[in-house]
Amino acid sequence: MRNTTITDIAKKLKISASTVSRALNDYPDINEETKNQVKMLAKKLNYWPNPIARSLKSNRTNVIGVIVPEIKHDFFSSAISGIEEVAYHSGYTILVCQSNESYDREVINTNALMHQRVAGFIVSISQSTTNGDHFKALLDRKIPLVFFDRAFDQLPAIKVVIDDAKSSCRAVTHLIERGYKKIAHFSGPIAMEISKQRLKGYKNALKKANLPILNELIRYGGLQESDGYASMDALIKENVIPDAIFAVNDPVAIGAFQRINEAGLKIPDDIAIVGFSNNKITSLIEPPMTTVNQPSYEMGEKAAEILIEMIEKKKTHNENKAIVFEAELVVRKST
Amino acid sequence: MRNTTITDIAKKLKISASTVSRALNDYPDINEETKNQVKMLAKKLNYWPNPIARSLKSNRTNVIGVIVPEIKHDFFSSAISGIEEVAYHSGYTILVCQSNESYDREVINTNALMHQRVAGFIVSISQSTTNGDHFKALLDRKIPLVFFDRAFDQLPAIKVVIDDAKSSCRAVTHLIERGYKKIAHFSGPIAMEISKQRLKGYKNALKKANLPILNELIRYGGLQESDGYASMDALIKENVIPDAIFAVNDPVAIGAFQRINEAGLKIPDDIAIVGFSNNKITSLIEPPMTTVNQPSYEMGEKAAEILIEMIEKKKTHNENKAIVFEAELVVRKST
DNA sequence: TTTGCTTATGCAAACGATTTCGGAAAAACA
DNA sequence: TGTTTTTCCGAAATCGTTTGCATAAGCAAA
Repeated sequence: MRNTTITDIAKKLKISASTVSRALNDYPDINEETKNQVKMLAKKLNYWPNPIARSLKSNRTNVIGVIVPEIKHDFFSSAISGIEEVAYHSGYTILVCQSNESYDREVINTNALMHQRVAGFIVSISQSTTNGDHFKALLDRKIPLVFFDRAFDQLPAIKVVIDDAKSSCRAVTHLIERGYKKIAHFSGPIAMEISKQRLKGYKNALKKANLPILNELIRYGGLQESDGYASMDALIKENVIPDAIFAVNDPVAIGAFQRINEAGLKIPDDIAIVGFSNNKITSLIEPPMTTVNQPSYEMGEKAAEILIEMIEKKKTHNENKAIVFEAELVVRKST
Repeated sequence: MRNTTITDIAKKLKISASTVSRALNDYPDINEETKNQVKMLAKKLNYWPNPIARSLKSNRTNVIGVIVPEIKHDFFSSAISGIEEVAYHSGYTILVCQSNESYDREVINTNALMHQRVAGFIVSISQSTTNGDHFKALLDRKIPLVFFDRAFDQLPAIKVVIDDAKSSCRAVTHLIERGYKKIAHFSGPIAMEISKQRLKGYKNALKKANLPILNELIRYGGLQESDGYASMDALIKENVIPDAIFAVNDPVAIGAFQRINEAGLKIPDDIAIVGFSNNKITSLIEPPMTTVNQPSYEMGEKAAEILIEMIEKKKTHNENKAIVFEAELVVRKST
């Protein structure tokens, strides 16, 4: 079965393809009767304009490119859900790629989607991304770009984020309120904005409570479980045992959690622990872990709304603007 | 900044566009020197063939359409992750839509992707889908289609599923091994394939253990929490108290769980309970619930592998074949 | 009758790549 | 020298739609 084309309709009605095109697009200088004939036949033949042919002329599509580190992570899949929902209601579809935290793959994906002429991008960058040339190429071509959660900060693009510093400060303050005093922080890659902001929040909370900021209690690493495990391991080996830990994210917290268990220490009695992102696993473990919940679905919705507005209003987006969401602390038994 | 085209290269080298095309595609009847010149200039100008122009000629794309009920659900997002991974390594991108369990939206999405000329479809149907005309349209156009998890059974298409009967049998056998003898089953809509299969597994397990199959212990209902609640309520009112329950899915199990709690009965001492699907909530409740975990990521990978093979080998797919995965029992404290 | 204007439509180019057909030039052969 | 074969390349059509320009018909005013 072939798809009906505009020329099929033209032939049947013995008129030209251009007239059919104009009739279907309601051009004013087409006779009403012709228009009706065309539209009726189009409906009868189940005509649907070929979006590929259209795209070739217009050099754009009704597709939004979405690039995230990993689709299956709660936070991202929920955000994608929100993006799709908004996109659907505006007549867009979404092309979804995952970088698997690899810079190279992020670049490849970005280029692939760019060459597929997606109308705009919604991106959360990989952990290993420190160079933003592939995103700059989008801005150069005036392709709308919205970051969410993990933004590439050196570029003038809009980002949808939570207030990492504020939420982190709240999480650490919670620890302080529960009576913990020697609070360690397991940070992420120092180049990453979320690492910086969460570290900042940690320090702010300590300052507000007049607690000392001790460098030996601040550990840098990656964003994986193994990094949290390693940081905790180092503390134990150095015999620097904090009474609480605030981790840059949930995997790191889980890694520390494991090492704490292995050391025979009790959570939360010996050491309390707070993660970040409210990953599923944090509630599965025993004891369930206190963490910060990000409004992922809503952030996805918002990112899509902004992007679509940029696409449709052809707004240039050379402003470094942040849409900031509130994140809520989920208190569980680990504190 | 404009994208380089094949004619840009042709003009610079004072040759024809056709020669450039052939050089880039390594046609044998192009002079080696010409080929090299073309390739070098292409690289220098950062040339990338326009996939839209290609698609217009070939009437196909390197895009796979994925339609699921809800992206953010654990099972589906994990499956999508698996699909994307395989797709990426084969040079495909994925267009993801969610039906939100709405038949209408599933139809709209299917048509939209079909008209966008996706190379193939991977679909898990919505709960409300009873008519398969939109999928039949794909088969008519020889567009490859693979179902996963929830298949539309009346069509000759490949499906990637788990062995519901076998997994159910294993779950019930687990109950028997733990010493439970009066095991009830809360089934789903009798018309649904998963209901039939899971009921079958329940019966098989009882037979193997030489336990009687009692109709009063088999309750039919929907797939929602309220249905599980109602079934449990009925049992209590009839004073038929089982010592264990195997529910058709997690929501039904959760409903029963609530009613059991309200009745002041203890889980697992008075009544044990097993769900199906390993929904997030099953591990959050107290006590955490034993359930059946489906290998979502692997099922996604497999579905993508099959689909891509169909696409590339242009295999017709008029066979109703099932790829069956093993589902694993996740034992928690509710049993 | 000529000129000018409106209305409705067609022609052809364009988007960028691929592909069929064929031809010129060079090489090989008689 | 003449004929055939090979090598290399170009012209043009094609995919389906949009759009600038041309034009025919009809009618009114001069």
